[in-house]
Amino acid sequence: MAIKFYNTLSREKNAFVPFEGNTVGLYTCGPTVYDYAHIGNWRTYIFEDILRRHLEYSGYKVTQVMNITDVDDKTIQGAISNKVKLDDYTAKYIQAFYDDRDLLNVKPADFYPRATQHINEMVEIIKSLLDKGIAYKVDDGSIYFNIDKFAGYGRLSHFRIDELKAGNRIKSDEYEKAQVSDFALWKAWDANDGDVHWETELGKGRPGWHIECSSMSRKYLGDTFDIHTGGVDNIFPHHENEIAQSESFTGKKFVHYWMHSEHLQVDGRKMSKSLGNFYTLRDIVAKGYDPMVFRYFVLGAHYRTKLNFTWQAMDAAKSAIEGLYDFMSRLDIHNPSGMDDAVKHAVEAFRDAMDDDLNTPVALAAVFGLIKDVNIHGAGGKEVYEAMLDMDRVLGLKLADHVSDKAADIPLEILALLEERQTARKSRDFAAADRIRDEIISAGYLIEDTPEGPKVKKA
RNA sequence: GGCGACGUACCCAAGUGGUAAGGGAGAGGUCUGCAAAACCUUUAUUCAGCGGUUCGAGUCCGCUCGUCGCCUCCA
Repeated sequence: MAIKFYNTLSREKNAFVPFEGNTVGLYTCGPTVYDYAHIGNWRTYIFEDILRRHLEYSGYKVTQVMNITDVDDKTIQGAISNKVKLDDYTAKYIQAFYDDRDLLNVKPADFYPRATQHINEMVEIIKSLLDKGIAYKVDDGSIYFNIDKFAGYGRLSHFRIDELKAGNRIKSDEYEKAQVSDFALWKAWDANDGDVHWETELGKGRPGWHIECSSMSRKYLGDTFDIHTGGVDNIFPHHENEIAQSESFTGKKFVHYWMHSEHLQVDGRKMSKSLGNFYTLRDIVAKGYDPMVFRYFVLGAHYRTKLNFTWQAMDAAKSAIEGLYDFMSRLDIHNPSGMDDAVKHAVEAFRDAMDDDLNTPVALAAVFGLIKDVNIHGAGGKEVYEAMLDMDRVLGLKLADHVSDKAADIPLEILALLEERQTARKSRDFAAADRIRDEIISAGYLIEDTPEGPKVKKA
């Protein structure tokens, strides 16, 4: 079965065929570093990570670019109100972004271009758009894109320009734009920007938001590339504007496949920084959840459906992933167990699910199907272990960290207590045995009395 | 007002017209000195409601109700 992706542009699932050979250019809209990324941001980044991992799993060579927006209204205001340089202000959040990424086992992109380091590339495109008469400069020096000059405007979001004009709630008298739906390519400096500005051929100012993605994607992936992703809220205006800018500039098709992830909601409402109802990964870790629990939670729903974040749902995810880890810890990773047919079946089901527009819930069901087969059979061996790790190349749930021989991690004094308890049990001194058991439990370990004897693991 | 998505068991969640995956929780059971853990079994004659198309609809069409989103910075 070939890979199929839902393309926002066509509004249907299409077979995925790379533009060139088996290489895939992937541009993923990244963070604006004025604060910690919230878990809704992370849902999207995890989706993009799954996309990239599945492409690689399927044999493609992926070049992933994720921009870092380190200059905009919020970063400038943050720097000013904290009385630090813009770069110093954003540095903290860029580092936090990388830290969280690693905690969530999201693979690093190949490039993390920063807007502030690509001003020249943006100026080049804006100049060209001015020359072509597609962009225009207003009295204060700002430059806008005239959306009437791009015939395909609205193709991605399915908005019509006249509808936008009618429905637009911006007070147009605040702007000098020719029409409210035109968007800024270059913002002339004003006092609110403090010392944040660039002196360029366009004048003194800073770039608009949309142009950074057009210029940086072009620099690292070329005029045309395969996949562009982001959250659904980016469809309009951000991605619509990117198409307009890039295609007006190059005269070529910008992107073949547009993929967008739905929002994570909190208690049934959209989460956003401006609404202030957001959690960060730090909040989740502070509540005692392993970051992998959140990753599992995200994978439990398809990326194009809204997912409602609740602590109850997190607890369910925690139980489920602990079950996976427990299963890993019981596998005999050295000897085969004759489960090759079940393994083959599960991996095929897994692959089919992922090929079908990254259907992670069904892929997880394939994993659980294998677990059930193995449990009924009695025990899992080497081939099961290898299959689990194979599927985890895509899932990224760190299953390898939970394989057997965990006894090595148990402190000697705990093992000694376990020995003492066994002695007490054999002499039928259950009061002493239970006392020792309580001691072991309060030390943070769990005893499992199995037919093969007692085992200890971390609680 | 314009555009759009969604509504599946106690909770989360798949489901491409052919007879409701999976996970969590609950309930039974196996094991155990007891417990815990683990494992097994089990839990929707039904998919918001009402009509329609069809041999057949959770899946297609229409209407109603409800929820959410985009149209403004936003993953």
